[in-house]
Amino acid sequence: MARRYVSIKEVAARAGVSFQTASKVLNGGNVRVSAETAARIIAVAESLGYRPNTVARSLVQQSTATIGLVAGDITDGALSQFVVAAERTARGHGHAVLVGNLAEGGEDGAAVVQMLIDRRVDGVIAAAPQLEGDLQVAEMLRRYVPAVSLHHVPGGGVPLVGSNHRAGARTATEHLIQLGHTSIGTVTGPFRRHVVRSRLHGYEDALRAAGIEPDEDLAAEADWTPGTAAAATRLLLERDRRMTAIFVHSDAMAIGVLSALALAGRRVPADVAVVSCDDMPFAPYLTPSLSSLRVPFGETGRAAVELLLRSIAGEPAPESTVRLPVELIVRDSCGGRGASTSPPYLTSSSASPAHREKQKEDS
Amino acid sequence: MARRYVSIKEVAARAGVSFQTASKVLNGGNVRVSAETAARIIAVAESLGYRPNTVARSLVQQSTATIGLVAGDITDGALSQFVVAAERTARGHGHAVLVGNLAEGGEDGAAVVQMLIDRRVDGVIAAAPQLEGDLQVAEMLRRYVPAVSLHHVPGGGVPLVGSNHRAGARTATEHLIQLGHTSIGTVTGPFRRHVVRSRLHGYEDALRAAGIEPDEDLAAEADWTPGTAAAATRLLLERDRRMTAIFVHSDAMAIGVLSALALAGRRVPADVAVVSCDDMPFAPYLTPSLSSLRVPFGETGRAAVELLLRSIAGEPAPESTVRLPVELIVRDSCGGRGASTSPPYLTSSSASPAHREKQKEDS
DNA sequence: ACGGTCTAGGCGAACGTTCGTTCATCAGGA
DNA sequence: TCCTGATGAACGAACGTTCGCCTAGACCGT
Repeated sequence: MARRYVSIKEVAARAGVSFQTASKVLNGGNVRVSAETAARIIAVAESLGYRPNTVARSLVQQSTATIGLVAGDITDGALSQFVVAAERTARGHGHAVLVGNLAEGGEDGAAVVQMLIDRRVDGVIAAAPQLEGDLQVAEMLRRYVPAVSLHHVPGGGVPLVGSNHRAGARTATEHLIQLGHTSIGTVTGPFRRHVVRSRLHGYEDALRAAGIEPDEDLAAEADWTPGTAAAATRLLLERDRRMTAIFVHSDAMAIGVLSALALAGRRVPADVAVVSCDDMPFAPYLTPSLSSLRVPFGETGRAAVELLLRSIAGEPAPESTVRLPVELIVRDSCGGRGASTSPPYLTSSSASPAHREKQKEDS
Repeated sequence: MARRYVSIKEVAARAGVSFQTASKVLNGGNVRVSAETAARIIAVAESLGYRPNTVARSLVQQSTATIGLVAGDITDGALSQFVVAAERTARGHGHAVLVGNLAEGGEDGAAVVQMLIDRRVDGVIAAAPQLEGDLQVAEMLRRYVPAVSLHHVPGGGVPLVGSNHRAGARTATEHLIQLGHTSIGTVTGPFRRHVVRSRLHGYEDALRAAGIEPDEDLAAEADWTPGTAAAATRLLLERDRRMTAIFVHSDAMAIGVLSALALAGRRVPADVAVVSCDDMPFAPYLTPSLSSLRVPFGETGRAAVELLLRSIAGEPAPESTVRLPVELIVRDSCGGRGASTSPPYLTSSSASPAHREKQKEDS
């Protein structure tokens, strides 16, 4: 247990120079020091295991090289992909990431942001739809620290990064329409969420473009969990027996939707076609394999951090939302690949798994 | 854009006292200052929006009230549950959490830990099985900073927190045996992982206790992804047509296993019973609903942080691993609830979904 | 009138850096 | 010989705190 940090003064003393000189050699840039002296200092530093104290450095430089990340539910695969990518890019740029996970409802949003500000993070990334309506948090992000947000911030003033959910939803719905469906339901996230409304708009756009008038009864709200999604599905089935397709707002919910359909004796895609959003890694392996909109969470995380770092560096933020493209991945659950009218497990749907498998951390 | 922090000196000046006195009032404990003076200082501080600079505080106190978390794949639901709980507990104790997400293979382990140490975190939590064999990281955790680990650390010296995977696997396997299965396969994580070996031992314990000699051919390795798990399942099916049950090492992999079984025309649980590990939120909603060992990831995160904080405070660490209990949740996939010989979606398996649904952050 | 004891608050130092300025030495040119 | 300019390195100040010791004055008892 060494557990004591060696300071630059000790290095300097052992090298026979002033600590400031050592500082210049070790951490500063190009300074006028003789080659031998520099070499000596470096040698001593190495032998002593010197590591600059970033805390002290932060104090004088008035910058911590740290960004704060206030996160909603990381447990959600989508957000976690975002977070991982964000942290890695930040680290790639020499920045560390301080995270705060909100309580379930996000009621501690202001406290979390305050804690990040108190720790003098150089900027904050907000990735928590729960905070969409939080005026206090919005004000903090606007005034006290450079910020980038993944979700809508009331009052604006904070650059946004995200995907074009409206376009994505439209694409998904159009695909179902092309397959001949005319009674298309949707299982959504909470209506009050921006993403959800965008997707509903995209869904309606597609329907109207095809001359189908959207029916309120065909939209059922859930809360992103499989359980509520299953309940929403049952509701849809009760309301309209003729419904032959469902557009689901997340893969996790799609699991619940598939479950409810199975329990109701509806075959997928023969009786009901399903398209979802997120394209989580498990999507190809559900039964039937799940068609889904691929949302570039990793890309988004990277983009958010890069935007934030530029903003910290003083570059003006873009006035409009940075939008990343989504892409529809067609698999069996929508029947768009010409598979199955028979139950999926009797189909030798060769193409479904195995492709695009991410070689995972082999933990 | 205010974006300039007010220091205690400004507060003190406006209140007409020395900054040290202001410090005592605002941040120190019980000091001898008259009530009026104190009130005045506090009033000024509030009106100016003073917030103590934690960076400066850290410098003098030689403690950052921050813990580092080196994480393997957060994208994995299990780990993310752990991380969220850990961060929340840490925050509850006034500590912030700095995260570092390893690269896929964990090859940047030392770099990540070094980065945390450079930032002078008070302690480190290692939650990355990829690092199990990393001697360099092990040495760092042992010498430079108080640490707690979720995974085995070569050479020891770092307190461990985790679940009793061997006992859990034994329980799961015993359950399958009780249901009458005698040819029980297993789809595992990478063999070189400690957890995996523990679970294999538990699995073999149960078999031997029932007088069944474990068969190497019945253990197929995967890498925690549904894709490799599906492949492993196909392998098992080829090797032994009589196999009637599979013990899977994670719910994510179970998705792949179910997929492969469906494609092979085997019904679950009628032809093959499946029990898995993790009990992720989606487990009740797979078709059929998945029996799984509930592993207390949240509890583990909390325990890890509490142990670490005690260790930081100077308490001696426990010499043995802190072990949290796992619990078998029986659902339809193992047939242990007396459900279905018919395909699951024809069964009105009423009990499966809806119970124990965590009301999720309604993001 | 004098010493002692509180009380309220001041003050210096330290934490480990960075940054800009100053200083000493030396060589070369006039 | 003296001045000039490099060159190499030292030095002081500052960043915003905490911590412990010091002190001015008030009050008290004798």
